[in-house]
Amino acid sequence: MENQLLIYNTLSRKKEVFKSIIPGHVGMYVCGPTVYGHAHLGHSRPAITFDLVYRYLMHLGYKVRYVRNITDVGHLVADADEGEDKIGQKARVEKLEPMEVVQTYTNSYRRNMKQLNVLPPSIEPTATGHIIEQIELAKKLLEKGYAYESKGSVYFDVEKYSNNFEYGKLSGRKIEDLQANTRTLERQDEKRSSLDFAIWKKAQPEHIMRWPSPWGEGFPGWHTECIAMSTKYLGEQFDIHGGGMDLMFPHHEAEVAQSCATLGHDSVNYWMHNNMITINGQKMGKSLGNFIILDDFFEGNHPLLERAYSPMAIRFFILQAHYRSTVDFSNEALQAAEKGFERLMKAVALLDEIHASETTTLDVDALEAECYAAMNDDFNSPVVIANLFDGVRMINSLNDGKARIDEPGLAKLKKVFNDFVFDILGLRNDEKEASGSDEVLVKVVDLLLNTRMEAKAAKNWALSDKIRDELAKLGFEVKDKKDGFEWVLKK
RNA sequence: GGUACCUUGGCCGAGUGGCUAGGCAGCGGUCUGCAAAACCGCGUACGGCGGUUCGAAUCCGCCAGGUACCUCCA
Repeated sequence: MENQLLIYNTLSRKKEVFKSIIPGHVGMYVCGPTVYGHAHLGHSRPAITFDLVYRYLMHLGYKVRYVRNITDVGHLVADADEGEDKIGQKARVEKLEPMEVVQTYTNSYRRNMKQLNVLPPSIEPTATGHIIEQIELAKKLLEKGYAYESKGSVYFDVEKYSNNFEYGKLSGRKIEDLQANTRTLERQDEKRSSLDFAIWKKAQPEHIMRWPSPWGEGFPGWHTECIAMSTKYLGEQFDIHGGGMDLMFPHHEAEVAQSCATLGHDSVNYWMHNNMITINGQKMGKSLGNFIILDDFFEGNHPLLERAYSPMAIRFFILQAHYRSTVDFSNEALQAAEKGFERLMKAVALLDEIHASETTTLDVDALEAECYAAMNDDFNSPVVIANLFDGVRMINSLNDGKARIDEPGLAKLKKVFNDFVFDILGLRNDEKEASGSDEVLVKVVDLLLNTRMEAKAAKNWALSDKIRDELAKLGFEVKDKKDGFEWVLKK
């Protein structure tokens, strides 16, 4: 293949030619959600980004094992007084079992992902389901001498590690800078250095989620679950690890350190990081309190939302930006995306009505090549979409009789649209089949419009306009054709 | 404070040494009884100041503004 797939690797800060470890197979791990709240718009970014990657790799013929975890334990609260974990705190507030909270938000997340047409991963492991593996990892780090026990907790020894390995190589940090930059945080007495991170945390008495371990009752630390689970399901070395840019440091850096410390080498060949979604130029995040949950988008329930936006409008909106750029939320931008998406879908629907000619005036091969070139250039979905709009113009021109296409060209055009719009970009046509859903309604509207045709024939413009305008008020969009009409019921 | 990144037309958003991005909105035209839809055409954008170059939005420097990470977050 002339066009090779290029992937921007955070590790080298360059686009690299993608080569899987085992030909024909790809192992991919992506950091999933912490299930202590409903998914917000920000969560949709990595989900959609890596869904695109997953879909494209499969389209290229790879057999992909895609692992995306559910974080249901760990991750200390920012200003935690007693180092309690998020799930536990939320559970107490709502007087629920921690696992009940986990189940609620996991279900909610999966439902939202399905709405966004995000394919379920091959394996969706949970942190609580892999406590044993995490304890084993901690033991191994202790054996290797890169971790130490302190008051019932186990910490990773960053300084010792950096004697033999380069801590900070993923995020571009230098250990000297990090050390110089030390902020004295409270309760650091257990750690030898502020750079050290928890592998296992001792559970405080009031802590609800706890498991027995060689160091007493506790729970796994911040960064162990991903490395424990990725190793278990993808091996000691695998192809792609993805996640949000905000996880680069310290989370992913800590993963790199744990791999190198336990295995002596990196686990990940290509590190991919998606950028953030911003709102008023600022990152959308839970702690910033400026997030809007996906359910609110779908229902229009938020002061910042002028109205509801469909899951596909949001998916299209996100895909219209490259995954490594920030994408700024606004009603205006979302509405623009929605209109563009509708235009694309209309053209797709028209494709079935196009008839082939003997000759062709369109270069569909070039269109296809451009689409592949864009995807191969680090999954450049906005350029794919731009190319597809060129295709939209082709389709509309064909429909207007202003262009011609031959049989092979038409087949190719249909294939390009089917492959890129649906299989690769993962868009879905949610247009309510209002016209087909209620036969009586269809007949009544057709009756009215036929009456209008008669009025038009009699040049009774007052009546024909009245019928059209009244239907418009009810949400019907009427289009006159040369010898008839078309209508569609908008929401 | 440290580190990295960003600043493109009314809005969103690609591009990254010379060649049309694209979408939305707007304007003009074709079509239409009038519309809608569609098609054709238009706006000549790259934060500021210098520099390198035959040529820079694209490379370098400085300045301004912004963001991210360093602390849970996608």
